[in-house]
Amino acid sequence: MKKLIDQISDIVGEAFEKASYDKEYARVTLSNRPDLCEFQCNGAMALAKKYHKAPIEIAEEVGNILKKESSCFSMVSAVKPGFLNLNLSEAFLKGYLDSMAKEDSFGMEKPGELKKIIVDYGGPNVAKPLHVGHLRAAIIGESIKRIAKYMGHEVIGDIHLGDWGLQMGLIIAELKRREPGLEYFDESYTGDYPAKAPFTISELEEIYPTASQKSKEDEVFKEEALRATYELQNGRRGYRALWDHIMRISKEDLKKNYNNLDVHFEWWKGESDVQKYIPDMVEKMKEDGFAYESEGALVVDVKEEKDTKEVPPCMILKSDKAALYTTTDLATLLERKKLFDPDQVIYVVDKRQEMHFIQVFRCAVKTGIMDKDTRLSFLGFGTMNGKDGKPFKTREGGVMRLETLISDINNEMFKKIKENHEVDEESARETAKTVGLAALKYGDLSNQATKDYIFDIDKFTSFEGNTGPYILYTIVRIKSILSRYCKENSIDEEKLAGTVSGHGCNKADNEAEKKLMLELSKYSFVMENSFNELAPHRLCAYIYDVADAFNHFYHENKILTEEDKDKQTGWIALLLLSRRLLETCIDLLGFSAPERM
RNA sequence: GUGUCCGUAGCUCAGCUGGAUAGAGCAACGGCCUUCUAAGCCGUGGGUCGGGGGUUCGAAUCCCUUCGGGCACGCCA
Repeated sequence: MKKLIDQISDIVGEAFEKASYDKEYARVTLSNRPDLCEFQCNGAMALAKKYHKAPIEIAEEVGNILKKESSCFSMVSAVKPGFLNLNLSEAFLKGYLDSMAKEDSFGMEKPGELKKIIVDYGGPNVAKPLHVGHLRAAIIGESIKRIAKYMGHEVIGDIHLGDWGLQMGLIIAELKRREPGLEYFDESYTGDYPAKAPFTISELEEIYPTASQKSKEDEVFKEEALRATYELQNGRRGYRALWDHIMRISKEDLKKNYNNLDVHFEWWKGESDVQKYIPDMVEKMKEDGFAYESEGALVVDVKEEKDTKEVPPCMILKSDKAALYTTTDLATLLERKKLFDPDQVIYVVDKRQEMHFIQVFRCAVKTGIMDKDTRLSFLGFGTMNGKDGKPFKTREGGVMRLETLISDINNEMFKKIKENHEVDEESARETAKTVGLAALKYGDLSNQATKDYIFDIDKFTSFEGNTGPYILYTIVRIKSILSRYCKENSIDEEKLAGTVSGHGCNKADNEAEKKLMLELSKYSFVMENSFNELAPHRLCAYIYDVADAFNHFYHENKILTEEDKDKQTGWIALLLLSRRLLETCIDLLGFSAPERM
C-alpha cells in the first residue's frame, strides 16, 4: 500500500498535469501550520519562475481542478503567496486506516531490494563488568537492528567481544601471582584441567582492574603480562584452558546483563575468532603492494584527494610486528564477508572512534576485503553526561555499573507504583522492571544518537511528560478500555479484532478523533524515515505524538458510555489499531508495556 | 595548529529534502477526579534560533565569517 503522503501527492500531481504544469513540483508535505490545514503543497511557488506566472494563480488553478475532480479532500484552498492547503476528507482517511488495520505492517511497503545487514554493537570486554558506557551501544544498536529486521532485511547483531590481547595476559599474570600452585601454570602438566574455574565472576571483575593498575606501576609485572599474552596467543595449554574459563564465565554474566536490557545478539563473536585470518590477510596486503613499512610499522595509505583534513595511514602491524585494534577489525570484516557476505555493516560505536573507522573502511575497500558497493556505516553516538554536563560518574566519581543503574531505576519505579496503587509485592516488582526499562531506553533513544546527552536519573524516573512511562501509560489505558468493553459485551478479547474489522473506524466526527487518525496514518512514512536515517529518535517523537493525540481523544470522548453503538464500534476499531501500532513501535525501540501500571 | 560536531525558552531537547505566527517536556502559575487508570487533560507566562554578513520571493535550516564549547588527529582499545 502506498504511503498516504504519496497517494495524495499522486492525486495533486494529476491536477498539476491537467493544468499542464510539471508534476514533479506536486509533492505534498505535512502541514507546518496545523491551524490552517493538514497537508500542504508548495509547488506553485517553485514553479512561478519557470512559467512566468504569479504563484497564487498556479495554486488556484490546480486547486480548482482538485475541487472539481477529487473526492479525497474536504478542503482545498490556495493561499497568499502560493500555498495550496489541503484537508483530507473523513471518508478517505477512514478508508486508509481500515486498510492499515487489515494489512501486515500496517500496509508499509517492503523496500524493493532486501539487504543482508550486520549490526555491530556492544563491544564489551570480557572479564569487565558492563558499565554505563556500554549502555548506548546496546540500546541504540538493538533498536536499529529491530527496525532493520522489521523493514524486511536479513539482519545479524554481533556483540564483537573484546576477548583478546593484553587484558587477557594481565588476568593470567595476576592469577599466577596469587595462586602459582595451580595446574594451569605447571608447564609439565599433561592431564585434563578442572571443569570448574578457579575464580568467580566477581573475583574476575576485581582481578582485572587490579592487574591493570599494577602493570602501570610495576615494569616487571607488565613484562609478565606481555609474556602471558604472547604465550596464550601461541597456544600454551594451561593458559588456553584459563582463557576458556574466563570466556565461559564472562559470557554467562554478559548474557544475564544484556537479557535484563532485553538486548540479544545473534552472533557472539569476538576478536579471538578472527586472529587466524590475520597472517594471510597481512601477507596479501604486502603482496598486492598496499602495505608498506613506515617508521618500522606496516601501514596502508588511505588518504583521498577530496579529504579536507589529514587522514593518517591505516596501521596494520606495530613496529614490534604485533597486530592491533585496526588489524582485528579488518580481519573481522574479512570473516563477515566470508560467513555472511553482507550488503551493509552498521557500526554502533562511540563517535570518538570515527577516524579509526574511516581508516578501516577505506582500507578494507582498497585492499579488496570488502566490495566497493558494500555499505559500511558508522553510527557514532555521543557521550552520556551527568547533570553537570561532564561524563556520567557515580557520586564517588567512579564508573557506574550497569547493574547498579538498572536496579536504582527499578527501585525508584517500585516505590512509585506502591505509592499509586495497592498492588502485591511481586507484581509491583514485575511492573517496575518493565516500566523502568522503558524509562531508561526511551530516555536514551528520544535523543539524537549522534549528540551527547544529559543522563538524569531523576528526570527518567519522574515519568511525567515526554517519557517512556507516559507512552506505556497510554497503552495501558487503551488496554484497560478494550478489556472492559469485552467484559461488558461478553466478547472474547482474542476475537475482538475480528468482530470489529468489518466495521472499521468511523469517519471522524470530531477534531480529536481526526487528529488521532491523522497521526496513525503517518506510520509508514515515519518508519521508513527512521530506518533510512538510522534514527530511532524519530520513532520516539512519533509515538509521543500518537500518545498525545490519543490522550486528547480519550478526554474528549467517553468510549464505554457512548450510546450510539455504531460510533462506539468504530472507536473500538480505532483503539485496536492505536494499541497495535504503539506496541509495534515500542517493540522496535526495545521495550514493552505491562497490563497494568 | 588542522579537521569535525554542536550552540534554539530558566533547564532538557525536537524542528522532515529552506516555506506562512519557531515547537514539546520539565520548572512557574491557574483550572479539571461521584463516570473508560489524574503516571492524565485544559489554559497562562517565557525565545532578536550565539553574533555578523550573503544566497532566495522566503533561512533556525544552505554558504562565508566571527565568538564560545565538545571531540579526534600513526604504534591504546
